[in-house]
Amino acid sequence: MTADAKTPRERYRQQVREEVKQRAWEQIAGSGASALSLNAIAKQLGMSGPALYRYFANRDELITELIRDAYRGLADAFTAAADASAVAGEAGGPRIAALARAMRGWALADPHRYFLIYGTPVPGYHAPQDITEIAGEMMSVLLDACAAAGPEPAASPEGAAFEGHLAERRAWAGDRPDVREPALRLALAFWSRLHGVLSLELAGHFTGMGLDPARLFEAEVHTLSAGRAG
Amino acid sequence: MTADAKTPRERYRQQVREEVKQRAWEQIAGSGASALSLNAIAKQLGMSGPALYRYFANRDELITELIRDAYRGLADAFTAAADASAVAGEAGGPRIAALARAMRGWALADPHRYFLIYGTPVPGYHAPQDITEIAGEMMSVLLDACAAAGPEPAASPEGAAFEGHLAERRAWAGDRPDVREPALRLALAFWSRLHGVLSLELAGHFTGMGLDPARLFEAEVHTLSAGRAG
DNA sequence: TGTACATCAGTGAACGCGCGTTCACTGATGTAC
DNA sequence: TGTACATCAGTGAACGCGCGTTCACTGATGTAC
Repeated sequence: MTADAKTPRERYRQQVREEVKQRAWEQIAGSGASALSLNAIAKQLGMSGPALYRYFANRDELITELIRDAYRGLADAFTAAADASAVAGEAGGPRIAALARAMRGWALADPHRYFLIYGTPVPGYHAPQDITEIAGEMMSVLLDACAAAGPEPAASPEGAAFEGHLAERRAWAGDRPDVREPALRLALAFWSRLHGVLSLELAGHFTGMGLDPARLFEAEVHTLSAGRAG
Repeated sequence: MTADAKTPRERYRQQVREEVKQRAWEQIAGSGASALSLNAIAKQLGMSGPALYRYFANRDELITELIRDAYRGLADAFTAAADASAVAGEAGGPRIAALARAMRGWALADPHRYFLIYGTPVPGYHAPQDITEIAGEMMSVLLDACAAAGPEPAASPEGAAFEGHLAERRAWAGDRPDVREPALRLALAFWSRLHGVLSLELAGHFTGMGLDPARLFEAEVHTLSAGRAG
C-alpha cells in the first residue's frame, strides 16, 4: 500500500497524466491559460481528443490540477530554501532574504505558473480546500523565518494599531502562539511587497522603463531583511 | 475644427462606440477579458454581429481601446487627486497618501479594469506607444508628489548603491533634473508596494485569510508617507 | 501453462455551439446644385 | 425648396474553424481459475 506499490497500468496512467500537464504548461506559456485546449493537447501527444477523458474528467479538472501543482511547487521551493538556509547556518535577515530569492527564482523559471496563482483571477473560480491548505503550508514556512528574525513591535501609533488588528485576526497563521504580531506583520509585508515588485517584473512593466528588475527586487528584500537578528 | 464641431453622424458614431465599450466592460466583469466576444456584444446592443465592424476594425482594436481607456482613467484619477490635494493645501506625506487612496478607489471601482493594466499579461500583446505615454503621464504626477515630499537619501550602503543605479537609469522619469534619486526610489516603492497589496486584495487572497484589506493597504501607505515634509 | 473473462486505453463519428470575419445588399441620412 | 447623388449604418447569409463533450466500438492488457 506504499506509493511505490503500483500496478503497471497505474504507473502508465500517471505518466500520461504528467505528459498531458506538461503540454498544458507549454500551451499556457504560448497563448495564456484561457486558450488552453484539450483537443490541442491531445494532438500534440499524438492521440485523439476524447482519449484525454480517460485521464481528466474535463477541462476544469485539468486546470485545477495545474493550479494545485503550481502551489505545490512554490511551497516546495520555500521549504527547500528554508532547509538549505538552515543547513548554511543562516537565520533572521539572511533566512528571509533566502526565501525571497527562492520565490523570485521560482517565478522566473516559469512566469505563467506564477500568474496562475497570483495573476488575474478567473471569474467564478474557487480553489478547492486542499489548495488553500498548500497555501497555508507555504505561509507557515514564511512565518517560521519571520518569527525567528525577532522583528521589533511597531514604533508609531499607526503601526501599533495595525498590530492590534492583526492580534484579532490570527486565524490565517494557524494555532501558533509563538508567532507574535510583529512577525505576522513582517510576513505580510514580505508577501505583498515581493509580489508587487515581482509581478510588475514578470509582466514586463520595468523593462519598458529601462530598469533592472533584479536590483528593484533586491532593494525590497533589503527593506525586509536588513538589520534583523541572525 | 474643435472637438465640439461634430456632424450628427460623427456624434452618433462616437456614442455607439461608447456603448460597445460599456457592454465590453460588463462582459469582462462577468467572464474575463479573454472571453470577450464581438457577437455577444452586438446581441446585447440589439444589432447583428457584423454591424460592429462599422465601429471597430476587429476584436484586437476594441481590446486596445479598452486598455487605453483604463490607463487614461487611472491617469485622470491621479491628476484629480493631486489637484484636490493641492487645493486642500496638502503636500509631502498627505499628498502621497491622497494619491495612494485614489489609486485604491479607482481599482476597487472596477477590478477588471485594474487587471487589464496590471494583471496577467496577454502573450504576444504589445501596447501601442500612445498608451506608454499615458503611463508616463501618470508616473509624472507621482514623481511630482514624491519630489515635493523631500525624501532623504538612503542611509545604508545598499540603499546608496541602489540610488546610484537609479541615477544611471533615469529615462523613465523623463527630462526632470529636479527629481532626485531619493524621489525616484520613493515613487518606485509607492508603485510596487501598493500594486502588491492592491492586487492581492482584488484577487481575493486576503478575504480567505480573514484580513481587512483596507487596513493592510493603509499600513503600506503609512510606510510610504509617514514623517514626510508637508 | 493455458483458457475465459474483465478491465481499460484509445478511436472515429457525431452533436451543438459560438467564434471572428467577408460579402453583397437594403434603406435611411446627409450633401450639392 | 426640390431633386440627384453620395455616404454610410445595419442586415442576413455564409465561410471555416476549433471547441468541449458523448457515445458505441475495437483491441490490447491484466486477472482468476
